[in-house]
Amino acid sequence: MTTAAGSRTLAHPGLGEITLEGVLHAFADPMRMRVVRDLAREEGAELSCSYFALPVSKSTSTHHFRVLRENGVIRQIYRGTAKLSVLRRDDLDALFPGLLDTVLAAAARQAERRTAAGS
Amino acid sequence: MTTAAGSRTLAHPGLGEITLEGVLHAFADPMRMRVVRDLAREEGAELSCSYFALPVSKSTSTHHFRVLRENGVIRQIYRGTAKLSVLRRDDLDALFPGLLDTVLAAAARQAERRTAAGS
DNA sequence: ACCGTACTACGAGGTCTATCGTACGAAGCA
DNA sequence: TGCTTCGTACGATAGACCTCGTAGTACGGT
Repeated sequence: MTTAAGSRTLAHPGLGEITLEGVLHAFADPMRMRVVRDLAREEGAELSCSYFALPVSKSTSTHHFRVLRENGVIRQIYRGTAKLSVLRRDDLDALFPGLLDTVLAAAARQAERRTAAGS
Repeated sequence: MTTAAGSRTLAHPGLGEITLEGVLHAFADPMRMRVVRDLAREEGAELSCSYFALPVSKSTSTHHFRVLRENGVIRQIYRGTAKLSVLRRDDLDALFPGLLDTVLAAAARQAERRTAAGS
């Protein structure tokens, strides 16, 4: 079959369906926060799931990406065999101005504090 | 007994024990967010648990206050029979600058959006 | 001493979450 | 047509979470 490339599509919540509660819940997990941070570092980049070598099994990884997607934090599209993820920065900023950046800054601070204490 | 009033004390996490993950988790519940919002509105005020007429049982209420306290979001002290709660704004601001205000603003926005859609 | 108020502790039920392993499907390459 | 790679689906498990009701403790007032 030579169907037009994007035959496999995924359901994403619309702007009106994204809740603060859901977004915060998505953020409140170290594994998912790590993904969000990586995604934010390469701003706008479309990264494949396998890029983030998460220290968990593949199924668990899939689960976390789904939570991020269903809560409106990332957008995912298929390209070939890979599934690419992008931060929904515009949508998040429109709904909750400053939230993403503040949380990212807080995560960065905490990471610093931890490496400082751990060494 | 006429022991010096404050015999009953509660354990609070120190600054170094507060984690972003924990704080976000504490925020990611409508009931707790409601408490935080009420607490922020009366900035600096010490409010008794019964002030927030939460639509849940008293035991559940206790549970949520404990989550908030154990994650470093509020400070609780006994005064007489009442147990008063205060936002740990200073500590939160020191650890995660801007986080509390941004989340409060996001919650306010979402509340607005909901009442607008609901009417 | 007694009672009422304010909150806690404990135990239980039901749901949700994070994790895994195995088996499967979709796209690309030889 | 195979084979490989990437990710999904399903089922299972262990733990956490929200909720409750009942029973209990601490304090203050009568």
